[in-house]
Amino acid sequence: MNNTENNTRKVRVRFAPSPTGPLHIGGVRTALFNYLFARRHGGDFILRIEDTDAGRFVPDAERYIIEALKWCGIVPNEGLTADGMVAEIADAQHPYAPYRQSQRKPLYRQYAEELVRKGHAYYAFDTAETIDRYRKEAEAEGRSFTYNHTIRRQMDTSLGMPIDAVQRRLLMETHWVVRFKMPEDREVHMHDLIRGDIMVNTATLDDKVLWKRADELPTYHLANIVDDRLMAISHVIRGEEWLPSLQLHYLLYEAFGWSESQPDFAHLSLLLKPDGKGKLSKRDGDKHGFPVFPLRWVSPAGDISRGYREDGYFPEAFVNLLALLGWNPGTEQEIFSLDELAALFSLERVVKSGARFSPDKARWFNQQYLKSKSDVELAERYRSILQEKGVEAGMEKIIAVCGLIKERATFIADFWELSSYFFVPPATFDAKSIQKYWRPETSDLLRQVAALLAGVEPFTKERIEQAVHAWMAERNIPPGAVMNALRLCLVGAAKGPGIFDIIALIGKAACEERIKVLTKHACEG
RNA sequence: GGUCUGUUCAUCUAAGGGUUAGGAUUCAAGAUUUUCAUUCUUGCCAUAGGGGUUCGAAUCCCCUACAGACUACCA
Repeated sequence: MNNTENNTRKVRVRFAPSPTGPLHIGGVRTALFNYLFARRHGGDFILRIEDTDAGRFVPDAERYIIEALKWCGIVPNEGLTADGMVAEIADAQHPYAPYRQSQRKPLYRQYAEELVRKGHAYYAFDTAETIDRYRKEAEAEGRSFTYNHTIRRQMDTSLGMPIDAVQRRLLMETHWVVRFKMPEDREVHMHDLIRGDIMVNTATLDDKVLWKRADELPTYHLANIVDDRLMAISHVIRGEEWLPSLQLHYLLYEAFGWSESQPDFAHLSLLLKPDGKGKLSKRDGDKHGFPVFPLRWVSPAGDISRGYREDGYFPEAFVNLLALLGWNPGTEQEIFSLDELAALFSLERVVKSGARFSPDKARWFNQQYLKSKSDVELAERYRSILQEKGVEAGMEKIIAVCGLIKERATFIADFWELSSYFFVPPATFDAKSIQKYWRPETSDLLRQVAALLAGVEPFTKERIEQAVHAWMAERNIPPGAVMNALRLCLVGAAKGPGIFDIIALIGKAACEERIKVLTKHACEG
């Protein structure tokens, strides 16, 4: 079966997370690539919740996933209702509802039974204890236990059991499962859109459980194949951790007789831990000094994990950096809007090898986006921070300040640190700078500057600059003797935008006051 | 252990048999900014190792090493 690029169906891809916790950035990237692929091909991007593991279900996880996608601008066009809930009732917009597998529960059993009827699966009645015993025995002998053709006949299964006995046990017992009858020795030839051809022999594979009587739920493999089929999924784009399951999925499609219309597959490389070992995991939390989650997450146990949103990242920057982790357009462009990405994305340019996340590059991306924002937009956000600090300031001034400092910041959260002196007098003065710039005559000169400023009218940057330069020229004062010390008075450190911008913005009275404070301070030693 | 996947500067990556192996981030130096940041310039730094195939290999093949994933009645 050839399913490379000749897939001419309407593109329909799905993101199918399991609500067992917050989505980490690897999951967001998988969602993003699915979304971009769908948009690139004018297809559908579907959200499906794979909650077939009742034991690991985490109550707030589904809401978190939806909110995270929304924050990123990755909006499914199927699976979510207008008010952002998982669609439960079928309508024109959501023809395959419900999109939560737990609510599709009654649907799967017939598919499991169909496979048994066709001879591709069987019932297994073994208790967990029995299997555990076999496993321990195997381990004791230094080999691994595989539930497959080598042991199948010794186990308590419907294979070779009289039909009426099977029927009776099916009715009487509540802990049996349906297992796939993995062929003993078959080469399965597969194709992956990113990795090319892959071949595996079935000999070492096991008879995977497909459906469990105990909770009447399918396992991932069955649910996934059935729902992808039912929802007419054309391409499965998922993480590399699924690659070892691909042959089972091929075999399942074949067993159902669906091979001709099975989706194309693309397995994305994993996102690696920044410090070398292993794939990035949810449990990494913020141990590495940067978030691994898009949004802040509070676990049921009360543990808090940082999120990109709360850390001050712009969603555009976050999406941009994620897109470039494992994909590139082949040009040297690095800054992309979501629309640009959607226009350019292709699976052929997805890299095969795992990518390590770089906190430095993440910061750089955010800085790029911060610089490109308008002063007004930044000022609106900065105003709420100022309000928290108890600072009253007019919008005009905040906008002007943002214009002056945005090139010096990586996050909006840096703004206060970079510009508090525009609003309140410096609380401390940098000792090193004082040592470097303060001379015996400095106080006297600064008092003259203060007097000079008092006479400048109107108090604009241009007029101030003009007046100060004229004064220095007239008295033959070298700029170095006064400018840095003046900055020290006003800012408290040797940093910040142009001195005349600062003077004009903080105003005549504040300048005078701050010069007085430091010159007095200096006189006292 | 077994199966599968991968391996180009510290990091993300480009180069789909022929380039001094390119770009970005980080780092370092210089210029600009009488400050800081930005910006600009320059620099440092890579084809895991070994065999083939070929006139020619980062690119194709084999072996080795290393890394990762998977190996649940989890997804």
